[in-house]
Amino acid sequence: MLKKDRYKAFVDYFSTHNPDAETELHYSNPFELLVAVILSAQCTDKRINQVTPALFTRFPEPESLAASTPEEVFTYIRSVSYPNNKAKHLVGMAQKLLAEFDGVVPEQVEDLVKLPGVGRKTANVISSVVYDKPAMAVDTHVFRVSNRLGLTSRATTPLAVEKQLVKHLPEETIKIAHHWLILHGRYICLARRPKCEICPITYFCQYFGKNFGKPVIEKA
DNA sequence: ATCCCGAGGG
DNA sequence: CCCTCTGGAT
Repeated sequence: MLKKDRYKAFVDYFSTHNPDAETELHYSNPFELLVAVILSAQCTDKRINQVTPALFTRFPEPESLAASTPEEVFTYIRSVSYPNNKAKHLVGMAQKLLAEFDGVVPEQVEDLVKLPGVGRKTANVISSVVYDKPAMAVDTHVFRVSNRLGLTSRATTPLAVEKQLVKHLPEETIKIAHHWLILHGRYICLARRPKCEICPITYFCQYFGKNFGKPVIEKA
């Protein structure tokens, strides 16, 4: 199957079956989403959603977070991965947000990555979800699923996957395709044991074609 | 033992 | 490129 046809099959399937895909992180404004995405590194969204209600009540805007300390923030996020690093990042992020961006979550990826705790993946999420830009955030799911499906080939870094996806996807689908790949990776195309037996898109999946798509030899 | 919507530093 | 951070689920 040609890559072009694989992309078409991918967009056709998900635009029909999941036209409203969106993040599972709970938030009510750009600042909260930024905090939630910073916390989400190497952690499940489900766990993030368990700590953010109390966190957002105590720190509803950048001012209160900037005036706090990593030690206090730590007490709210101790159950997520890397709580020490993230507590430090969150306070630093809020301080820089106030000092350099007037407390407003910036729109451009180049500005977002200047904030502590914000790398390219987080910056792309904010740019895409908050500001509706055609940015492709490549996390562990997007990276794995893109390579398995065959949307990317020989992509060994997240940046390479990002560039290939942005190049081949119709621009208006880039934003939602991120969520399609995430959700597919989270619930079906699992890292350790992909659930190919219940996967609805094996008909255009390169991984399935290579591993399970061989013609079955009927026993006599 | 490996993975979860990674980032920072060497 | 590598390493560290380092909680909870499977």
